[in-house]
Amino acid sequence: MALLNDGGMAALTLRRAAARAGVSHAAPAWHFDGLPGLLTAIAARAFADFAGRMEQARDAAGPDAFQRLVGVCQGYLDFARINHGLFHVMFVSPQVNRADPAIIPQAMRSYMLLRDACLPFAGEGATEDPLLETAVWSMVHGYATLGFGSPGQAGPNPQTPAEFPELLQQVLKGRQAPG
Amino acid sequence: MALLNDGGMAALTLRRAAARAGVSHAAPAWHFDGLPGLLTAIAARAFADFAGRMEQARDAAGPDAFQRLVGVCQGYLDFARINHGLFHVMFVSPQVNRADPAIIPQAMRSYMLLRDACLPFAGEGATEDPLLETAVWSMVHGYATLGFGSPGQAGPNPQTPAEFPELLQQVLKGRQAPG
DNA sequence: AGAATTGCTTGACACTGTCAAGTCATTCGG
DNA sequence: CCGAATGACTTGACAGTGTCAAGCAATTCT
Repeated sequence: MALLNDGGMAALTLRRAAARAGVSHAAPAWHFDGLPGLLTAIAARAFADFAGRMEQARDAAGPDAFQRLVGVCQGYLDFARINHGLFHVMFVSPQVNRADPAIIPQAMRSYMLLRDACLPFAGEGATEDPLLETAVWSMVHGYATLGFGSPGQAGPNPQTPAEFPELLQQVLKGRQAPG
Repeated sequence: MALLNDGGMAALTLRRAAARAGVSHAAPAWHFDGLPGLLTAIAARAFADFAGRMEQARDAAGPDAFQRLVGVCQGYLDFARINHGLFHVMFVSPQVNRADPAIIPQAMRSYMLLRDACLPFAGEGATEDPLLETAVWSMVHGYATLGFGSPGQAGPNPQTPAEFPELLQQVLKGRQAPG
């Protein structure tokens, strides 16, 4: 994960990880059952950190429902910005097995966080609102991948997460949290 | 591009491209100035196809402003679904130089398509609405990357682009096209 | 005590991008 | 019309990659 963090995806190789751990070049391949296994293990840890960060940002946002949703999204965007390599492993790399039992619970936990933060804006007494969840999840994910990708990219290229709450209001327009 | 299309990112190598073209293994590296150059050239072509598809879907959608925006987005999503490899090169691969003069005009054209389709929903007489553009662009991009990534992924995992217009309405709520 | 399993190490293989040097046809200058 | 120079490669090599078979020492089980 350290390699990934300060050298990007290209810096993470089995052999470098082995060198860093002071073991033989083939040890990681055996331990993690190949590169896909290593990436899958990393993704599992990353999802846990990801959920943790969103939880923390939400709890620091106070009691207001909108502010809590903003917090979750800010946690999402901050994670993507700071841990670009991990974010790539989690959502992009075709080598990770996202059905792995080590990943599923953490990924579920992440999604449930967003889902619960959306709940106050669902219909009266509703226990879910798939449309709203998908809209918010898509928007925050798209914003993260567009804004924090390589520079020089066309499109809105939003580099100031400060504007995100306004985007969120765009989606929540006409909905109100109770209280 | 054919290699990319039916073998994914991993199938596209300079040497395989050379073999397919019937030239020596180092010819593509010379011609495109290395792998990043090849990927950049591919991205430029891909952006042109991308814009073309969105244009076509928009024009086939009739005169209604909302239907035209839906068309552009469907073009976007269809392209991402069908040309997964190209989509990855265009938006994800860190090796392409997205400031390349061959890419910029096509990427701009793509963004302008979406921007123009959003225009009828901006304020009366406005010539742009950055917030709306960013919201729609983020949402469609997030929807594409979440929904058409590897299967088994957590999250909404929307595989039916038919529901996208409803998401769009979510964002346009309260706005109306003139006429 | 002997056997099996675990957790590696060593060595090899095929494949990758890159680069220096060579080759050969075309084009250009005098 | 001939020599030089440029363009478009080819050939050969190199370091680095993931993967796999074989080996090997320590631990665990019977």
